[in-house]
Amino acid sequence: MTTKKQTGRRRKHARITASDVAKLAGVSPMTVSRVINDDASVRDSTRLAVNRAIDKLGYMPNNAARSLASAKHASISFLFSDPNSAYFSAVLLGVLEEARLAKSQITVVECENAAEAREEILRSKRGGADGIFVCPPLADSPHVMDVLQKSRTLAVTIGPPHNRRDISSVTIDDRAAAKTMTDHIISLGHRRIGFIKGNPRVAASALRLRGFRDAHKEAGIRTSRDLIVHGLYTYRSGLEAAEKLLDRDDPPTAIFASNDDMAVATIATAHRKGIEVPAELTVCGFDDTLLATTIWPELTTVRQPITAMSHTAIELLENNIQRRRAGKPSKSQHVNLDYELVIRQSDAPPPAS
Amino acid sequence: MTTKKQTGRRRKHARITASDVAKLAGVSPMTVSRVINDDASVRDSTRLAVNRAIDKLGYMPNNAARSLASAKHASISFLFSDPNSAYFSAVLLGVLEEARLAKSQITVVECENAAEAREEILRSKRGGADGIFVCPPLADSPHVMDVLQKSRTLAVTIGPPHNRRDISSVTIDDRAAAKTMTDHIISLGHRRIGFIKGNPRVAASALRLRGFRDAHKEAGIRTSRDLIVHGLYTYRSGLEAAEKLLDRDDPPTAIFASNDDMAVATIATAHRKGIEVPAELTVCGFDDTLLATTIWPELTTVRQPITAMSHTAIELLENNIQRRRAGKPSKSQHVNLDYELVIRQSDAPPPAS
DNA sequence: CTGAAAGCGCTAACAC
DNA sequence: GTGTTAGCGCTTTCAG
Repeated sequence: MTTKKQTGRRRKHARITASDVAKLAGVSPMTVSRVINDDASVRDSTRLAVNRAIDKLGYMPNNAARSLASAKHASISFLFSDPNSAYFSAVLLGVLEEARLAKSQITVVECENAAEAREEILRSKRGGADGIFVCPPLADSPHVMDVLQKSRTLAVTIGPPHNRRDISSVTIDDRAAAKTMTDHIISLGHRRIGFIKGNPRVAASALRLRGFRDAHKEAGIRTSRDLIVHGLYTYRSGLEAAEKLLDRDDPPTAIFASNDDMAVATIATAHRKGIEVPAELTVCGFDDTLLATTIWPELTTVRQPITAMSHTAIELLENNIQRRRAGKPSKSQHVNLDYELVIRQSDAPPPAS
Repeated sequence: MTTKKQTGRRRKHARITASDVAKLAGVSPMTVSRVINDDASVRDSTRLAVNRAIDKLGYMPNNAARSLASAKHASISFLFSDPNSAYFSAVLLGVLEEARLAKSQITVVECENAAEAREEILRSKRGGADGIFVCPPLADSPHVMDVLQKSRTLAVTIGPPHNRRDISSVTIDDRAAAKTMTDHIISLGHRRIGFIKGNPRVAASALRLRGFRDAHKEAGIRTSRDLIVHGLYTYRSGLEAAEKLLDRDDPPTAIFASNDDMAVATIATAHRKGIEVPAELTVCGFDDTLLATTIWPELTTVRQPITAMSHTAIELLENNIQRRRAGKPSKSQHVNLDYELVIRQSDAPPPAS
């Protein structure tokens, strides 16, 4: 009798593997693989036998082994910096959903600023990330984009377009969208329209303001500098901005806030001052997050297809990851999605004065 | 010359592996492994050489291979049913953060109801999930808990305690917390206190109401049935509840809402009616989500350590997964975390009448 | 429709 | 401190 030398690892507690299932079902492991992957070319009776064995043994496939053998699943880092918004939640959920379908692994990391983002990008790569999803406002930082480019990292952004041709993006036309909303407000008869700006560090903010101005110019209405006030996309900043606007001697008859959070804050402020919305004041938002329908009156807003954008962005990234794995040159892609004006209950013609 | 038979797979496009790095650095792949894992026992000069080779080649480790070889990382399903709350966002972020640190893989799945959750639990197991995190309100469904128990799934919940001894949980004492808050309101001098209930399908709701009652009983104050109104934890439901409370002939001088979202809605409603908070009305919430400090006045609320709870829950799950993998019996654990009264600016003594 | 062989890229265990 | 060997559990490729 030969004594086998014990090298390599010792199996401690038999984990149930595809081989165990195969043995019990009287087939090869390969057939088990076909069954759990819903491969068509398996006879029904065989499939049944395998499934029976799976249930009997309580077999659970090992995902790591599957990924390793098939080399199909991507690992993606999701970098963000501002968790405190309805927009962010929607993006995150969209990304996670798409990742689940493609069995990509998402690592979610908060980066307080561009410097941290830089570290994280490098760490992610060293940690084996195939690509990086950059959520606004990080995507608006030239510094972050530089790091991405220089490190030749596969990446994708969502939000307004950028001019880094080798980083993919999913965009909407913020400027046109803001113009459309403003056109609508003007068509209602409003002439004194207040605007609450978004965080100046976010690229979309300036674009939305431009759209607001475009509409005025086209309609031949002067935009009063005093009616355009500072905001940061937060509820709190919306409270302050609305206060400023409504405390004027000649308050606007409509307020267009750069996002839903601030629009909701504007409604709260108006109510506080005894101003009815929309009878005495029209309030419109931007994004169409869950917030928009959770308040009363429901918000008239610009629908940004956040979920679709997130899905598309992850798809683009996954495509590029596969391309790179196959040795093909990865080409960045840029897709623009349509926004939509969603008219609900927070807008009306101005009160007859 | 012998012709090698081409079996097994053909390497299509040389991916850079630890062996490549090893070759370039003049060491063994094992040493590369030690370096990327920050193993202490590597000479500095060796480490340097390896790192140089890594940078030169742009080497990125393959996570699937690492997981497979080390069998250390867990894959966990995160099941939820109600994405529309500040509480949910906080939980999700907490879970993802902890998972990142432990390199666990999280699959996030929305389940509209208990039936879907059942399917998803089964699907998750078939898909190789090692454990399941159940987020309220799903964790409050007896049906869901049954499925978990019967399928002998490793799982953890957060929220109020449950009596499934084989499913781990991280809890807080909702009843005591609500009592503490109510005690505080009473100590301020309030005697007519309104209460906005939470979603009746959520276990915490009844407990919070009980705590509210406990405090009244102890103080010898009768709780008027009319001051306890229906709510669903949503902003909108808070609007309606507050309306009902404040429209009474004898409105309460304080309102305790079962969560922050409804408390914020209550403040908005009060302001709308020209009622100052806190001068004329005290408003308190529960949870201490980001919302609480994002509004004005900042909310006095019960701080539920959501992040810590999420972290702990994932840790418990990971422990059990390792235990099970090692063949040891997995034992469910139950840890209770402390809540905290956070007094900010939305509470004050009742106005002198 | 099913099986056999090879090996994905890494790390555990042990040897030196 | 570093190398050797075996193998994690699955799927690819090709043969039948």
